[in-house]
This record gives sequence, C-alpha cells and structure tokens, in this order.
Amino acid sequence: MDAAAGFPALDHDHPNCVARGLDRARAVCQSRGVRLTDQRRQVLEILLSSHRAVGAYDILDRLAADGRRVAPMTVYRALDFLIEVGLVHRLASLNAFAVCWGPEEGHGGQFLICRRCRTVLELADPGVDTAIGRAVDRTGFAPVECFVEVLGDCPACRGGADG
Amino acid sequence: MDAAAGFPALDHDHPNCVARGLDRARAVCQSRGVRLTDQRRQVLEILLSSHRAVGAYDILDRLAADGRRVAPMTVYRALDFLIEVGLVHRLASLNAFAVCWGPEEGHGGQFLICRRCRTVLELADPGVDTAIGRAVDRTGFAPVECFVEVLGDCPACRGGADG
DNA sequence: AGTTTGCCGTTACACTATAACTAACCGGGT
DNA sequence: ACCCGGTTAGTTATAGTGTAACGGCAAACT
Repeated sequence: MDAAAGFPALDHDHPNCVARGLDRARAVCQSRGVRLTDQRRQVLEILLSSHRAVGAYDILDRLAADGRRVAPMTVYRALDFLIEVGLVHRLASLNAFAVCWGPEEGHGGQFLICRRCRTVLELADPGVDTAIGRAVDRTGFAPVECFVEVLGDCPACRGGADG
Repeated sequence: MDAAAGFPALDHDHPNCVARGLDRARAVCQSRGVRLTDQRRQVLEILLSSHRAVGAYDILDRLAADGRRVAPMTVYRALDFLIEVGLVHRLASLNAFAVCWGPEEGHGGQFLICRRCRTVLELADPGVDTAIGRAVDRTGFAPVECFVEVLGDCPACRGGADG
C-alpha cells in the first residue's frame, strides 16, 4: 500500500469528493431540519474544492471571483452554520477552516496540517480521545471543546523537494 | 485530596510562582546564551503574574499601565523570543499566551483552558503524546508542532456559580 | 576604535472577526 | 391574497490580532 496512507493522493477522483460532500450536506441539513441555502452551499463547495485549510478571506475572494461580492460577515455566518451542523471544522492554529470528513458524532478529531501546502488530514483516533479524556478526568476540569492540531510536512511536500 | 487536583488553588503562594518563573527564565537564557532583556522580562512577568491565558494586547495594556507605552510589535517580539526559548506557550484556540510550567523538553503538552476565567492548566501526559505519535506515524506525516487544547470549565468556575 | 550583531522604536499596514441595524425571504395560518 | 413570526442575508462600521520594513542604538567581538 501507499506510503502516504491517509493523505489524499494528488490525482484522486476529486469531483467525486465534492459530490459526496454535497450529498452529505443535504442529508445532514434535512435530518436536522435546517436549510442549506445557496450562500452556505457555495461556501461549502469552496471548502470541498480542495483538501486544504482555507481562510475566511480566501473564501471571500473566491466568491468575489465568481461574481458574488459579499461582506466578511456573510462568510462568517455561513461558516458558523456549517460548523454548527458539523460539516466544517475550524482550525485554530491557522485561523482557517476545512471540511469535516470525519464521523459526525464526537466532533473533535485530530488534524494533521501541512505547513507548506496547508493540506489537511482529519483523523478520528479513539486512542487519542481516550488518552486525553483520561488525562483531563484527573483534574476536575469539565471539557467542552477539544483542539488537536499537528503542524508539519505532508508526504507530498516532504518528497517533492527537500526543504 | 483536593477535588481541583492540578488546578492552581485560588490562595496558593503566588509570589513564589513569579520568583520561580524568573529564576527559571534566567537559567534557561544563560544556558542558551541568549539575553533576558528588560523588555522580555517584563512581558514574562506579566504572564507569570497570573495562571491565565493573556492576549498580546492585554500585555500591551498592562505595560502601558506601568508607564511603558510600547507598540504591538514590541510585545510580539518579546513573545516570539519567549516561545522560542520555551518559556511561554501560544494558545492557538484563544489567540493568547501563557507561561510554560511544564518540562522544557518535548515542547508541546496539553492545555486545559477555562472558558470563563481563562485559567490554564498545562499537562504533559505521556499517554497523550504517544497516542498522537502513533496515530501520526501511520500517515507518513512529519510532525513539527502540536497543539492540544481543551476548552471547558475549571473546577472553581463550575463550583462557584451554576452556569 | 571599528565592526558586527542583535535588540528596540516607529510607522504603516494586513489579516481576522464581530456588533448593530435593516431588508428580504420563507413557511404557516387565516 | 394577506399578514405574521422566524430565519437568512445585506450593509456599514469597527474591534481585535499580527507583520513588514526601516533606521537607530547599544552590547559583544576583534
């Protein structure tokens, strides 16, 4: 098997990712009784269109390039919605956002983020969750939200050029 | 034993924390052959003066209150230095900073951050580190920096008032 | 003393995010 | 068709966070 197991191959069937993402979004919104408006769908599509961490203002620019010039507020509202329903994650270490490919439940997960190309791999390793849970339990602290973000170099960027 | 094991008690001998922190800073800088200038020491003292996450602009205000009116750049430079030598951590989830009380080596660690009072407890749980290491290893990703931040409610804030 | 290096001050600016208010839209009942 | 109440979106302004770039000054090296 591939050495880069888990990381999206450069030549994978990407249009299929977008289609699956949209299908899932429609299903999630349906089951929650909330609306996937054009605004929200377009923001999601931009995120789906790559496997990378994308900044709010990058989204803004991409929308503008498509002729939809909107204010930052609009983008942040769409992002808040998408995060709320579990379709998108916020990556605190980069002040950026990325599609959620992981399980809907137990939102959290671990994010491996390439410093160079900003490609994101989402893990949902139960070992990590339980280890953190155990460590927190001993302290009397009541956890609400958990960020696990690992910055580094993805296989493609390591292999491509020595850096 | 205390229910809030690990979290700094409200009435602990805080001046001693500051003194220990400064001693350690002097030792670290000495051993690294770098200088703990007034600027850097004052920023560190402000961080040492509480066990909380402190924003860069809060530090700015505290310096101004002491009559040292400086530009943001100055604070960020001091913070970059303190992070570089391992005396301070950046808390990505809050865009804030906190003293490093953990071991010098294996910089990283886990941070439990109270949403209400911003008090920070730093853990250095080896189980968490190895769990993350194992999960990352399978992916071909080369980790450089790791953020583990848990937001929630600290024992004091949970007990104080129901919220 | 002259040179090099690192630290700091300053100005200006870029990027990230939210508040507050208004207008448009949508689904339901009458 | 009409209104009503709730949600979504537009608009303006502003708050909060972080850097680039350049020049001066002082400490450390020779």
